Amino acid sequence: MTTSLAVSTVIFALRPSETSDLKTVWIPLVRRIRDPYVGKWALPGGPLLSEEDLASAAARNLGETTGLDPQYLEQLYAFGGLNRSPGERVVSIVYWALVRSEEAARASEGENVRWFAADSLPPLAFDHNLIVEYALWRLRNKMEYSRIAHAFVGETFTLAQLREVHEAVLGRALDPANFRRTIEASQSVVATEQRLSGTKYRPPRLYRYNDAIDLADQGPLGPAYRSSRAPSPQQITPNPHPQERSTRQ
Amino acid sequence: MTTSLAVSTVIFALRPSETSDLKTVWIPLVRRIRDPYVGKWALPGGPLLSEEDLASAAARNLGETTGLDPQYLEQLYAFGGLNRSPGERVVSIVYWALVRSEEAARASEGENVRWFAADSLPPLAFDHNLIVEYALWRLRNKMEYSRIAHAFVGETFTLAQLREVHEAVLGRALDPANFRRTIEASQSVVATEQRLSGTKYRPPRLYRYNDAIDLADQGPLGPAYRSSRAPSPQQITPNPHPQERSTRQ
DNA sequence: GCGCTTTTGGTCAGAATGACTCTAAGATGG
DNA sequence: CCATCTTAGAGTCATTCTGACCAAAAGCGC
Repeated sequence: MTTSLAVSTVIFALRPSETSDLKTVWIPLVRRIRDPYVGKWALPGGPLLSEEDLASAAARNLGETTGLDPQYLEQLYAFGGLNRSPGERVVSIVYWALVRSEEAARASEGENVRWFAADSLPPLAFDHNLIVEYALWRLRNKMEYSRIAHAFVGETFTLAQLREVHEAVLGRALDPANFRRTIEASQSVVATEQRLSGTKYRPPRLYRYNDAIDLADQGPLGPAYRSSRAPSPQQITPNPHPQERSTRQ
Repeated sequence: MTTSLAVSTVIFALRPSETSDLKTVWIPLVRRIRDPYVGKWALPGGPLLSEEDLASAAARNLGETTGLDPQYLEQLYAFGGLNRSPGERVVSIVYWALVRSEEAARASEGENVRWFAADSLPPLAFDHNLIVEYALWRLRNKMEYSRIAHAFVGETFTLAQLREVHEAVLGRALDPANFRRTIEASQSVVATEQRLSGTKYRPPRLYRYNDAIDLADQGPLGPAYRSSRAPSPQQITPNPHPQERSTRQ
């Protein structure tokens, strides 16, 4: 029996929920058109090409099936059980990705690609229910100690928007004042001088991600994926006054 | 170019250090006898057989090369860069394992198998230095929030022994009183009525691992590896209600 | 201005943690 | 037997962190 190698990706985006007033976590799935599990929904994926590395394969698959460009991409796990696929031996290296809401709205949805609420999926092909469950667990875990929440929001954002991300992933409301306190203490954001206008109440301040602090949340492997976007040439002044804490941690 | 699939394992054991009075982390390496990197030291590993799952392959390799039986085995990462191995494309699924000190002492060491202090390795074959570095990072991280320390000690142990494990992995001394307080608060151990005799001072109480508390440190995947030791026959009820996640590996 | 909502700064109590002190219990040397 | 040594194990104290809660600030619509 020959063993084949595939790469799949669990793609997360936040969308308004029907049941709750909070946003919730959604993932796009593709309908299988080949024989094992024909007609069932499955994670987007495909074979690993011989001249691409694993993360590239995940990004390519993600783009081909959904048209999406992820803000974040990280390896989840390699699944290699013997009976994952009937009749053949497949080892799947699974990635998980985060896309912004606006980006997700642009995603091509059709007969064979559809979004599902991540916590109430139909029975999927292969062991994909377990895979999604594990990916969700990782997402919720990592939300607490890393800064992946920023991958769901734009360049600048209000603390309410960032809090909305945490609330959506954790599935419960957070105290605005306490959230502000902990985020500011973590120094993961820097305040801009701009405020968001057009609200019908007090205009909130806009914040920006703080690149200076890097939270080594993947250890020596570093960021598994750097966005394919151009490395922002508008940053003419890299650092006006070099912060004394630029090297800290 | 064809892509081959291999499984390797980073094996950790604690051993007395020459430089420090604390124990330190050691790993066994094997000397390469084939052409890419001949003579260099490398992680034990080999190809994935078609009829074994990933964890089994890791355990088999581990046993074949070192004769060791690990207390703990967990998947680390899948490495699939294009230039990991000159001339061929290899995707390596790497596991990490913990073995007890007594077990490690029994390990076969010879011309082609030798133990090294994990934080001062020679240049290894392939990208194995990076892999070990990442595995060490995971070990140190996981020591703080899970109970893997127990994999390094025996059935029963004193709190001083358990503290010695933490000190060895973290590389610094811990306050005995505070360590006791936090361990007892975590309820990860239960006190036995026995005490360790033969010491030249007050005999310390022996503790035992507390099975009742399960710390879901791998989420829905559950323990990646159940020891190959007899699967405790006192569990007469194998599976009361068939788990929906029976496909878990 | 008045009421509404959200932002944003604050207090307060309990939990967790690091540094440290002190007593208990056994072994050993005299 | 007794003083002494070493570690076990209990406790104290100050600091930090966190959740719950309060309240002022700042805009909008009326």
